[in-house]
Amino acid sequence: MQRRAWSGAIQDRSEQFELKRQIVLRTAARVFSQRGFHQTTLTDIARELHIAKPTLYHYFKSKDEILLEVQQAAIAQMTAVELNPQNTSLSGRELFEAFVNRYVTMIVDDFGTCLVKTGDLPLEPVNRKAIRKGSKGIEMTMRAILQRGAADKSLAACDVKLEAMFLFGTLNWIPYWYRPDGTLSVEQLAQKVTRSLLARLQPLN
Amino acid sequence: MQRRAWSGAIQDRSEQFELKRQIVLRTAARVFSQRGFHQTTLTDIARELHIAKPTLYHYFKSKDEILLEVQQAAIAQMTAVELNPQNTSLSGRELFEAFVNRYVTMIVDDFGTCLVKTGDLPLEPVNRKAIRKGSKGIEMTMRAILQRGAADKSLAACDVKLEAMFLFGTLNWIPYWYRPDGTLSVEQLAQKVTRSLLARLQPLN
Amino acid sequence: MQRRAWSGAIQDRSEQFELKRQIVLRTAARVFSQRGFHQTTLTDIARELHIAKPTLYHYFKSKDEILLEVQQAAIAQMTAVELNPQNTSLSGRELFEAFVNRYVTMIVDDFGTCLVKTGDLPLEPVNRKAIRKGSKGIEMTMRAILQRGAADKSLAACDVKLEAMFLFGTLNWIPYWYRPDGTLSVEQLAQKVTRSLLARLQPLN
Amino acid sequence: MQRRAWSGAIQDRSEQFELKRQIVLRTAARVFSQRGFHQTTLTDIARELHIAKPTLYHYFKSKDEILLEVQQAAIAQMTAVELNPQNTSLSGRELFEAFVNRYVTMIVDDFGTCLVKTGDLPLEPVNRKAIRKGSKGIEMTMRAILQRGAADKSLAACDVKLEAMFLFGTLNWIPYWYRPDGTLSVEQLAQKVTRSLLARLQPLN
DNA sequence: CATGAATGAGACTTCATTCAT
DNA sequence: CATGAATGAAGTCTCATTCAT
Repeated sequence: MQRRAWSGAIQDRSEQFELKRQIVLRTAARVFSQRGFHQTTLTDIARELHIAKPTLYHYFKSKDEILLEVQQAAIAQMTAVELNPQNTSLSGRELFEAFVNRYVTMIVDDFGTCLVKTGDLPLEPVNRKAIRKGSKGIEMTMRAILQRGAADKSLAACDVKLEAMFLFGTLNWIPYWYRPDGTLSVEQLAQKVTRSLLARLQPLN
Repeated sequence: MQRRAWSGAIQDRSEQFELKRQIVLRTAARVFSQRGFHQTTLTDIARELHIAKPTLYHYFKSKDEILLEVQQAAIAQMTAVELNPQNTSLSGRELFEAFVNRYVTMIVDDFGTCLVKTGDLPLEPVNRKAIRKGSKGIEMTMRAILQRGAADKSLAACDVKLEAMFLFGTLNWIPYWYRPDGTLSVEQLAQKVTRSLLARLQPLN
Repeated sequence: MQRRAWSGAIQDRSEQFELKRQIVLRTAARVFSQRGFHQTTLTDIARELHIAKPTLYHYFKSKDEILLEVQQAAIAQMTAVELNPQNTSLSGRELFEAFVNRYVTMIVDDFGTCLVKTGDLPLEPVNRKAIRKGSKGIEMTMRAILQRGAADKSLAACDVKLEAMFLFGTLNWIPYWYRPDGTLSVEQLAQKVTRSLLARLQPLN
Repeated sequence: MQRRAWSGAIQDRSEQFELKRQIVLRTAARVFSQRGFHQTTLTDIARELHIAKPTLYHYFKSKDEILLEVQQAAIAQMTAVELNPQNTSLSGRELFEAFVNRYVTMIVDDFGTCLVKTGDLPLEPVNRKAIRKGSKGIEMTMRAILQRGAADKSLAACDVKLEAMFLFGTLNWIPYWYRPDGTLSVEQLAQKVTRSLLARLQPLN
């Protein structure tokens, strides 16, 4: 007996198209992350979805576009305005905690994981530039948080640019080793990461 | 005027073969890191070396083998016996400093960078397993160091497994942003990373 | 505001089907002529008609059938019984003038143009044969006219088979360069062609 | 027993590449003319040459490039400087005879036939433009010849632009019906065409 | 009637790899 | 050793056509 196409995820009627598009996206993100972009063929993705290969072209016009949208979705998720230091009265430390918590949640998600593990090398230069710009934005947010923390003494002063890269290293590396289905829940992980990263940023009182 | 094949690096006579092999390896590592493994064709590598594509097959029997040897070289460089806690009388903290210094040096090298950025997904399962085993070994060394540090109180106690992953994240992420030709020298970088990472591992006196 | 589907050409009620069929045919003929049969997709034709692609299958059972009917229509238009030398008392020269006039009119029409420019290569062998038979018929008419003209001395004697090909060359080439929306009207063109072709067939008095 | 690859046409050594390229070109031209460009697959061409499909990519970088070069070769053959009225002291009539003779020879050749029958629609716009420019040049030569003929009274005066199109019609249509392996030789054909076309251009004494 | 969705067949093209010189 | 030539395998993408509503 064959499993239902689309994994039976379609219930409604008029939103089906967008819904299916999202399912393709998420499935592709997962498979890309597991096997790598170039090792993944459209046949792989189609098989996973129990549909025929050309059907993918109803929803996306190329393999590259699929990857692009996955990564755009990841960037969008991570670009949370409410964490922007300029829009809040939270302390630097509180902002940092919120940011890391959120970031961890996103990075272990299919989209975030695909963004980190696949990277933007397969994209066309113009799209690559767009993704990099988005990533840079997130990086700037982190820098701003560190600066705010240094200013309000809730975090230690540091070389903001460098420290941001160090922190993102720890965060972005998570998809390479963390298994969401293991004993450590995402929430626990986020908490542990937050604590560990904060240790380095403890202000000298 | 055309640049010499092999970039004029061959002077001796009998060691030429091994020498050329190394040059191929290093060149491949660099190009793989820049463009990605699958985006790099053997033609690309051959062009870079000013040789013809089939010539590569005198030195390696497949593209996969090239990648495998690059990664093996990287692992070998990183697996430094003298840093194994069991063979030394250094404190955990001193070991940690030495390890990080060494690791940073290697990770910004062509081989180390290729190991991290290309990953082992393109390898055949059997070779992948070998590389993973090597990486695991390095990870275990780190864990041992952390444990030694906790034992001798030169480092803070922590969840060793998790903390190791956090630390490797910061370290492995370096190739994704660090430019060796920039203003920050490798030595300076290593020093800064060490200091930052040690901050989190500061023992509570 | 979007143009009406079927371009608002349907008014009556019971003949709609046949009418729509003709509109599809004419539209297809035009697009085939402009872009070439294989460069034209059914989507192109459907878009031009402001209908959906599968709707075309209500009227024709395949792309090939559309082309076949276009070409059959062209052949039918050109096969004018009243110009058959056997059914008339006109002189060869008068017949020739009438034939050329008529032929020019048809060849600049969507159907005639498609017949010439698309050719019968895309058709299935069996249909190709049918079209060729039709074309051959037209050719034989021309030959008969030339013969009649030679007999009644209204036209010069000539190698009838060869001269027919030469004449058809001039006629069939028209769609490749003539623009009906230019300064030269179809009637004027027909007149000029007739005069030029007759020049070669002027009988030596 | 399999026929030799390249049909045994390769004898020399250093010119082999260019030679093979020409053979590919000519074979492709022939097959394109017979089946049509889009009905011809690279597999067809490769089979005809007894080589493997990817081998074609050693000589040409795309199917389009093959067609382009075929048509460029045809144009080049037809663009005969010595027939340019400006470089000669021949009468218009003599020029005309020489031109038609030459043109007939080329149009029945594989390249010329492919130019006429395949057309430039499959080409990229930029290349299409180049081919059209070449064709236009040939057309202008014809016009100049007609003008010269009218001037020196060796040919009748006429609407030069229109008459040129009529003449080219007869000439370009030849590949659609003439079989070089029939009873009529190319030389005979050229002579007959010349005579027929001249009939219309006879000056009134 | 009309159409959005789906698909089988097949085309072009790329590339790691082998062969023959 | 070195390499130009050749190729098998495989991937992306297109499109005429069918299905289900």
